Amino acid sequence: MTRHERLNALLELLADAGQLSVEEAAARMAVSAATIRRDFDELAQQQMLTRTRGGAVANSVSYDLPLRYKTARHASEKQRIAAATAGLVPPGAIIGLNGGTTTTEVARVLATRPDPGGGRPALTIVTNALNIASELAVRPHVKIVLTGGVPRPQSYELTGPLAAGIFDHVTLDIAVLGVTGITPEHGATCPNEDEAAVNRLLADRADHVVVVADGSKVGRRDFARICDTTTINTLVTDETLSEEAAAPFTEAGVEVIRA
Amino acid sequence: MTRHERLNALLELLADAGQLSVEEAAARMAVSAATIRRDFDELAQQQMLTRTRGGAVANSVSYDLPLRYKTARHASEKQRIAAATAGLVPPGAIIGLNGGTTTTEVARVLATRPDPGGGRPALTIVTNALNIASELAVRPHVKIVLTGGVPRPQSYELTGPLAAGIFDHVTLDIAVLGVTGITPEHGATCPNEDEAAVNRLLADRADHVVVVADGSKVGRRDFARICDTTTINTLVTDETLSEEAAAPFTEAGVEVIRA
DNA sequence: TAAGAAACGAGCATAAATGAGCATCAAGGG
DNA sequence: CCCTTGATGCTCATTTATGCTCGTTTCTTA
Repeated sequence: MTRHERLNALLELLADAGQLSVEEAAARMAVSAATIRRDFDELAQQQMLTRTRGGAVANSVSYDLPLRYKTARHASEKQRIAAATAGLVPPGAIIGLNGGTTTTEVARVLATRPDPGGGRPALTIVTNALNIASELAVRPHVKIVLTGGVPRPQSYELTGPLAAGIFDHVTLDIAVLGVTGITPEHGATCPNEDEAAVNRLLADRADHVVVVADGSKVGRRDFARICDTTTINTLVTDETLSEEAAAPFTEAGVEVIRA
Repeated sequence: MTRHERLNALLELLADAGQLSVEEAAARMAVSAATIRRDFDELAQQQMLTRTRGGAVANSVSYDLPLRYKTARHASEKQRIAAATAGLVPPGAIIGLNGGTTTTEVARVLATRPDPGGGRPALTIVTNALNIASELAVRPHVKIVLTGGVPRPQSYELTGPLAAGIFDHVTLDIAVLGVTGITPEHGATCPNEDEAAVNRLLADRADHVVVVADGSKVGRRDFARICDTTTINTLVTDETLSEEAAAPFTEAGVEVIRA
């Protein structure tokens, strides 16, 4: 394991547990305690953690553990959802994407799809997700428009009035929203009210609203409401969602796609 | 396999795995480790990857590596320039940064500097550089404000009317501008007129304008003008700039710091 | 409060990685 | 045919990362 990998692994462990002792870290990484101390000192210098006697504590409690676990667990479902969602997007469309692991996967699928030619960008993607913009900035046949704003470390989404301001100036063909919860009664929800506000604007500006959510999120609700079920045109989810659970959405006029 | 093919293959492997060791790359490409090091160095120069001891890591933000440790390379000219520039920034300041390798280095130095405490963000950074925002989003002690706009693949800078619109809403204590050329007659210049326009707004909104440029850029001029020499308060450069070359700037009222 | 234990930092030795310099090789042009 | 140019591989001095030892600091608890 290289030094670089080890430092990242230490941060991972720290994000999970919130704290980490020198001894435990040394055992996990199979290096001496002296090395771990040097690592902790360097990461402390970079403000990534705070040194304590005998160990270190996480500096920002910000890493969304459940999110990351689900990423690993539902990877293939996410990719099938992403592929199905990309299938809804015609060439040349203007598409809005918010942040999240599923929408990032959608962005990857869209970016790698063949260029229909004709000189114009094959696709315009409007997003408030920093990671999506970074990843797609180098793709030549996709035009990226990033909202401004302040990034939340937890999700890499830009929020705030500066993010909202952009939506006075654009319209979208399709908005693809990743959410952490969706129910027939409460509609789409996410954990943060600032993100919800920006996501709502994405939905408002779009002709067609697509919500992507793996089966574990359907029936859950989170703190901040993004939009009502009646606003949603399509829900793309996976086969872990039962027919019965899908029925209320269909009745509310939402097309449900189980990839 | 040509050199060009090999560089692309390296980036491909890196995109897949997120990291790559010199040894493994040498084996896969059937070339010596020395060649791989040269390749990595060149790609690192182009911001396509980040060099680590023993290998390299991909340069894109990803949910798979939510906490990214950045290697602090050692005293190069850029880093001395960056350190000197960071010394000009008082705690709690609101600072504007444009894109470029030197300003990215300034951002790193600012992000790792010790927290003065007191609860408020130690620093607010307003930038149109996607890579700086990505890298600093996880730093808890720095508030990042990103302009909106369309990223240019070459520089990761956001440009266009959406980027410009932000500057109606903010003011800055200090603007730090990386440029590709600066002369006493023509002022600061860069290769792209859209970037120049956004950079000019950064300078306009700031009380104090600092231009960072290594010695090779002083005396050069590029296509698009950012601002006049009279607008510039401070030029931070390195010791490769002769006293004689610095004199015209001093006479024009620019404080020249040779780090 | 004081003794013992744990953690720490500094210094040193070793091994790996690196960068610089040099020789070789292939491609292309006069 | 020879020369130039650029890429590559090799060697060696230097830098960097690591583990160990030892004296010092800090915490625990009697």
